Amino acid sequence: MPARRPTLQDIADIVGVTKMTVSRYLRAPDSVAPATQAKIAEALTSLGYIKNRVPAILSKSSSKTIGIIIPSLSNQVFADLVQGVENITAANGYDTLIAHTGYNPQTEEDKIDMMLSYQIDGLVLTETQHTPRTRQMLKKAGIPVVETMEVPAGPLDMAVGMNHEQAAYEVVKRMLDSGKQNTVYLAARLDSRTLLRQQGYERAMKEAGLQPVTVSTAEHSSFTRGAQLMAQALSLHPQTNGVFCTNDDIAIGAMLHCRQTGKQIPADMAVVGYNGLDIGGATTPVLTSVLTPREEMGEQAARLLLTSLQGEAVAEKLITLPHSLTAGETL
Amino acid sequence: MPARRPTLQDIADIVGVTKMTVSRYLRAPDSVAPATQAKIAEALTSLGYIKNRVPAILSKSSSKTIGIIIPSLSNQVFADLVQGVENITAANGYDTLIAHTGYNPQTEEDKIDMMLSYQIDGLVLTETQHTPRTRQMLKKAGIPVVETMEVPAGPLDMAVGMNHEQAAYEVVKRMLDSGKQNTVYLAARLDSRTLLRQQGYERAMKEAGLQPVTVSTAEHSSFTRGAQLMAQALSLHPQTNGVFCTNDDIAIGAMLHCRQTGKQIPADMAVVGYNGLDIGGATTPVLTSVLTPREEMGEQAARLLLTSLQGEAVAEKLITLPHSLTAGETL
DNA sequence: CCTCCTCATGTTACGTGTAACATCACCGGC
DNA sequence: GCCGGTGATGTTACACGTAACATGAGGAGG
Repeated sequence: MPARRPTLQDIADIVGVTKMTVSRYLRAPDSVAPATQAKIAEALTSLGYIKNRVPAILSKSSSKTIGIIIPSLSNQVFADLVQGVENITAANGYDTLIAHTGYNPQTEEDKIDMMLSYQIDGLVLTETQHTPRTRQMLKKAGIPVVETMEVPAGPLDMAVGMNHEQAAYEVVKRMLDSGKQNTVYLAARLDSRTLLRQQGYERAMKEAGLQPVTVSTAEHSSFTRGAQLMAQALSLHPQTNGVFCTNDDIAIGAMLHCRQTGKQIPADMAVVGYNGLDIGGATTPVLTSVLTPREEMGEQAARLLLTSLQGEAVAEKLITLPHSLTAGETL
Repeated sequence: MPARRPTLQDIADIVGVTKMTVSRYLRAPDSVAPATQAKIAEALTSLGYIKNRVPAILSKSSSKTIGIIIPSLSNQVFADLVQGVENITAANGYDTLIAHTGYNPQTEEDKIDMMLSYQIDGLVLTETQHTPRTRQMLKKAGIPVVETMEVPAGPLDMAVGMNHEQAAYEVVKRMLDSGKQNTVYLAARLDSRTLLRQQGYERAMKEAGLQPVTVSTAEHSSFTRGAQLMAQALSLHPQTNGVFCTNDDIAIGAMLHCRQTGKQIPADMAVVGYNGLDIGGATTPVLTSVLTPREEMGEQAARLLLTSLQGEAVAEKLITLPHSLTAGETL
């Protein structure tokens, strides 16, 4: 293992200036004399200086870094959200740190604790359920926080989301209007969004005087699980002629099961997904799905953070973005 | 926005001790007198103290944190790797920071720069192609680094991977042995692993005296893309009776295309994927795929890092893990 | 009752980049 | 030739938790 990594003092010693001059060069090269610039540049590369933001974080207690907490690393939905956030933060000189929780509020607390101990300047969350200590920490930390995906009843600070209950209500209503009176809701791993969709589904069903039926599993959603849920729905309610699925993975699993059992989509069975991922566009027929504006939510969330970090007041702390339906063929 | 967040000194002032005593309490409660413990505990909760590791990082230049750089946030392959790493690091009191590069070496450099500026103690990489400055920085940083997924010819430090060329060779050989002489390789976005698989494919083909044919796209892989590649392969080489796909997304897209065009799998067309993701288990017939030990690679990588961080010499710096084939029905 | 040990706590110094202020050389203008 | 100004660089202090060493009180043992 080589000697410790070079510091500004090491560079300064070689050049024959103080580390302050080197620091100035790094932040604004033209603020030092041209001859000095050249010598510093050479010393920096010859020693292979690596910048160290820890001292600056310590003394300014700011890090030009935004934390992003997502539940899952392998879900396209959250990847899109991160992309949206980074579109904005990167353009404004902010770095991002990402952590994932596995949908566990306790893990969320731990990850937030870690990020706060790194003195992040702002935080983007993707869940609205938090432990009491999470709430207390974020209050004390005094940094701007944006909750995304949905707009919580009791927001921590700011929020950018969409109305999942209403979106579900609207699409289920459309299913009922097209004659799919025996529509079942297929749900997986219950997070708060799954429940909101269920509420929307139930509102539409009850409004039409129908009995809501939810078939769910506590497991992670996947194609396999979707196929199982579809089979389960059919065995419990053979008259089922439509399924509203809590996400596209489940929907595609359901479609696969229908194909295996010879059911025509959408004639025998309407299938509607949620999120409008790329996957749905590759199926035959093309999956109809509720399109969620994930990247835009990330961008809006980042804008709120940056506005807040610039010391400006944020006019609208709670933003609800519109949803729409993909041009699919399964409804 | 409230006053700045509390420091140890604030707690100490309330309790009437020095911040050193509070620091001791936080690191080992029993090292302070019971009466003091109680008072400190109360002051900590009443002020809502949030721990701050920045000063410790500065003075010890160690952060008990491991960085993980992955190309994509939405690929199950890398999520599994991260899971493996965290299985081991979490159990040993290390935190992890995650960044993604979008398969861009320049972004990788930037993210590594950021992580080094946070004084991470170790780094897990998932690519083997790096910019010159990345190589120089990591050399100067003096921290242990593990490259994963494949074992590079010129490793930065340590590596845990598998032999993609050999895995591809073996499975293509098996395809040829089962009579699929007109097997085509379907590739997407060319990363180094895609190329290694191509080399294995070509070795098997040439060894059998056959002409290798690769159909590829520079785009991101997806189901849609897989279907397109399959169509393209068939239009260029109508006699194609097998496709070796660079990943499972492409393979499933290929299967969807075959189903649409009425080709029987595997009778008319053998389809073999790569990675052995859950998706493949939900298709009918079940996709045959090369199973890559991703979580185990992550665990092994983390173990190498920890061993190295404990100052012990690492016996085997380069580890190649075995691969296998899923029990599929498409070959 | 003195010595020595233990336990609890205090004191000092440290790491590294940067804001704020200080210094100093040099130049133009009058 | 003096003054004010400008541009380059230096000096000082600071952020905050913790290692290392110091102190001091109290107790046990002889």
